[in-house]
Amino acid sequence: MFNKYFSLGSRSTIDVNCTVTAVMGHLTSTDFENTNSIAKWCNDDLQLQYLLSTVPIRTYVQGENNPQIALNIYNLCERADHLIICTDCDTEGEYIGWEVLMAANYGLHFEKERDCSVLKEALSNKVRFNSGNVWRMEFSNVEKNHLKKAVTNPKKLDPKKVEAVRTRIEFDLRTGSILTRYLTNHYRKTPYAEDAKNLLVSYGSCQFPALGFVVDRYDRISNFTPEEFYYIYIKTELAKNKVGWARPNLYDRFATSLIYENVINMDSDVVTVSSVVKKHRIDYSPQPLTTVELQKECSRLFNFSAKETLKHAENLYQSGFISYPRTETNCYPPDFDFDSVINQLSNMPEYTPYCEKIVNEGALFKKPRNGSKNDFAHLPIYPLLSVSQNVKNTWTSQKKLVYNFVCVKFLASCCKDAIYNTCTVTLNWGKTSTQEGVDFVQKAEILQEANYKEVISLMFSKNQKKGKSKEVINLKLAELKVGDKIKLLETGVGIGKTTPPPWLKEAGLITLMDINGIGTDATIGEHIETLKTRNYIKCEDRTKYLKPTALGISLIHGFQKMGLGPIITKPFFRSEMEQSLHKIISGQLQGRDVLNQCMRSYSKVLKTTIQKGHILIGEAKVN
DNA sequence: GCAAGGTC
Repeated sequence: MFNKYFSLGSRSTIDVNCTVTAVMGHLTSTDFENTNSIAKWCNDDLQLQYLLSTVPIRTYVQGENNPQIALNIYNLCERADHLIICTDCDTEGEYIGWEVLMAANYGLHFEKERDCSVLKEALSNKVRFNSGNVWRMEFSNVEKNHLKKAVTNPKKLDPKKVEAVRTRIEFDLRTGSILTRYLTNHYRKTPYAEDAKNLLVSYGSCQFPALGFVVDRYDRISNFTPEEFYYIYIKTELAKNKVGWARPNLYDRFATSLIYENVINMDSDVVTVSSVVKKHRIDYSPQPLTTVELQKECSRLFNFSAKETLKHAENLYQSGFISYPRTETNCYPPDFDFDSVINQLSNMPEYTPYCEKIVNEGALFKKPRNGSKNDFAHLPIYPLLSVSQNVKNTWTSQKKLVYNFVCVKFLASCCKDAIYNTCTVTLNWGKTSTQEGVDFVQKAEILQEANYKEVISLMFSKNQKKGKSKEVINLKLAELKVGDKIKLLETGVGIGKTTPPPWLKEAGLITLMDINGIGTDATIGEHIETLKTRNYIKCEDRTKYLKPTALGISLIHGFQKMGLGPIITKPFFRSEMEQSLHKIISGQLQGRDVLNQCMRSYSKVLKTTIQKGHILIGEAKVN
């Protein structure tokens, strides 16, 4: 298996001692050289330019357990001929791989500035672990054959990916530091600073665009002026409720009344079925579960914050009940063993009847509909172990809900799609040879095959049945034929009002962050939490609406009035930087150049902010 | 004390 590492042909045999050890995320932190307390920098805005460009940064082993971990790697490597790095197969994983390589060569002592040139040094032959004996294993799950393949096809660390992450780290650190210092200093002089010494107004390239989304929604709601609109409605023998006309509503009361008078003068007390369209609608079974989906759904269904959800999922993962909960992947590998998971779940009595219908390609089974996302580091989130009632009784209700959600989503994703028969009936009132009359549309939907929906019902408490009256109407509608006449019970002109967009809830914010590339699966929840702890936004207890505070609004509006809205409060700059990072990986750009360009932009931002800072403060006072 | 990214 290890022949390639020793440049041996496949027929040779060799005895290899293999030691496996681990890291826990990043080994290092990156910070400015010397201590740079906020207090020190807060008093002089002009000095902030130095923090942005000149003050050197250093990367050093930091964290509660990391010195021991780095030392452990160093000690074990003393006896090793080869080093195989098996961190996650994403860019952050590549960077952590570089940290491991540094620990192997230098132990704890890489507190000196060691940039990517040192990686080149490490990959040349100047150090003990170098391009000749350091390997990178590429794997995305721990299935046996997959791992075997990865071990027998070792790759090399990719310096470009390391450089990309290093660029992101430096960018985040420098831009975050200067604006956090500036804002903290200046807001301490405003009425917000009840406790001036402790007020902290932070800026980050993820938290600000996220705050921007919340304030943007607030603006759209507060600038909204409702408008009256008019429509014609009928009530028929078919149902008790009003049915509005099929055409778009009119904002002109007089025009609506004219149309109404035209048809009411026909003196007709029936509507005629003018068309019946019958179709199928496929309601797709859920896709394999990603972190972002888990957080959105748990927020929607159980009102959990994204952070809470991840905490419970993490807990379940650490006790072996579910797979790794931080993943962007929504597809399974072709050889994934669905049956063994389904069999595992059938240990739980409430799931057994459903599992029996799914397992061994049972009546309900269909291979999950794979999505298009793959982080190449982890599988989707799925259950690993069933839980006994006794153990389950010791869990908190939230933990039970998250576990149940993961199980049910998995089973549902292994089911056929649900199929509805739909029936769209157009009713016409007042059509003659000389005029068109008015159309009203009624739709019926009848569930033909529940399939995955049968399983989904496990997620909700029992006795959740939809009103029977609706089903009766559905059946009545489905039986109608063109030309049928239906008696009118009531007609009239209705008045409505346009409504503002709804307040953003956590699920909506997660969606916006996800599609705009703000944060990652593991950090989106953290960023939202930061907005709350900084007192930029508040989550209403009852409604779960996310509303910006006066402070949050003043920040976003202030930057917008300074003309810095697009770069500071919108997601474009962050997305652009992510694209530049990809260009570093593909070799089109150098890390240094990307950094210089970003820093030039932020240097202008800082200059403008210092010049026009009074706008921000003015904004703060108004609110 | 501050960023964002890993991880427990």
